[in-house]
Amino acid sequence: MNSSSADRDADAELTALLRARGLRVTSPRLVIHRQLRARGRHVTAEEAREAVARDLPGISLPTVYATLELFEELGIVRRVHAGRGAVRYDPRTDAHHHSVCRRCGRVEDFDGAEGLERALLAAEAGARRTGFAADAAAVVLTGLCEDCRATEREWSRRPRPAGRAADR
Amino acid sequence: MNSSSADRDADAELTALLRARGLRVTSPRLVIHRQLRARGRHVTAEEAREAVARDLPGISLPTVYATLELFEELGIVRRVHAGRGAVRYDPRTDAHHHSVCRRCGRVEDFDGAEGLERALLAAEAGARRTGFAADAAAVVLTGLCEDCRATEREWSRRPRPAGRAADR
DNA sequence: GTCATAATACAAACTCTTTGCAATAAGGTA
DNA sequence: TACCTTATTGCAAAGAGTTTGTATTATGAC
Repeated sequence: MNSSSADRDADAELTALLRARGLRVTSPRLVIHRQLRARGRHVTAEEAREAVARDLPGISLPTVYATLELFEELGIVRRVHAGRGAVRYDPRTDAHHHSVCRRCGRVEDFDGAEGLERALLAAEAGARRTGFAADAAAVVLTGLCEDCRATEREWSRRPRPAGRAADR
Repeated sequence: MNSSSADRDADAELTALLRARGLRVTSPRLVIHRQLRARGRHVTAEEAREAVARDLPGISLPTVYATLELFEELGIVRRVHAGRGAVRYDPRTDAHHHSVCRRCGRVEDFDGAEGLERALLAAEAGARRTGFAADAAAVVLTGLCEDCRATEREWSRRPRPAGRAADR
């Protein structure tokens, strides 16, 4: 298994969380947890399974989904709906948000400017006054990433085939 | 067809937009546009089809998707990814955001506090400095709507079956 | 070691969305 | 108005992502 001390710390932390709720400590849970921490990056369920495949070759996708959902409840990961494509699970739990390239779908983190978190808290407070009890606020920026911006000119010049769905 | 003058205005506006881009003015486009305006509310593709069914009983879902995607490009609707479930298309194009109930999935609008839009613009500017050219910022609040909050206590007391996916 | 059952794997279903292709109809031209 | 080109549409089917049903495995209590 090749455990580093950081791994063992992460294991202990997860074990404590699971035990506290009367849940079992299993290999999928430990290994997925380790991989999430190793990556430190929002991943899709499929990516998580690939990351885990070396340690647990036979792990099933439903188990990955169940585990990630459990982690979300435990507060270990945040679910990120980033535009098109699969849902992401983000092991970063500190205040940050995401940008999504509408061309290639790439998702990146960005740290909110100092005023943003304050404004979001105000928004949550405002919503609470209308009856909605918000417990999280997510910001998603949509646009073009650096790479896709480079090829933007070509795309916008394409004669539009206007087929099924305009273009894209 | 029973056109009101508001309908005709909306028709004329859409017609101008389409013509300006060399696109054709078709019944699905006109009718979906009218229904979106009549509802004034983010709808799913399926909801849009239902709303349009009286005027165009045979309309297909692929056409609805294509039309909504076209409208997005024309700036008539905004695509809203609101957590679980289908994508919504929002005919409101002014600055506002959305709250999603994580129990029942209900999506509601909320108007950003005065400082929020400013903070989002600052965030976009910050992202641009890292190479990401943002052209839109969406805020999604997650929490419990008024109705679901009323039954919250019962839910949290449920003995957790801990089956497939913890609970929910 | 034994036992109850939580957690898993596997297969299949399900929802939402997109694609391929033949038929239709918008709108320019004669 | 009739004709012609091709953008749009409908239909059927495929595809991506996620969830559910059920038999099996293995955790953790005794």
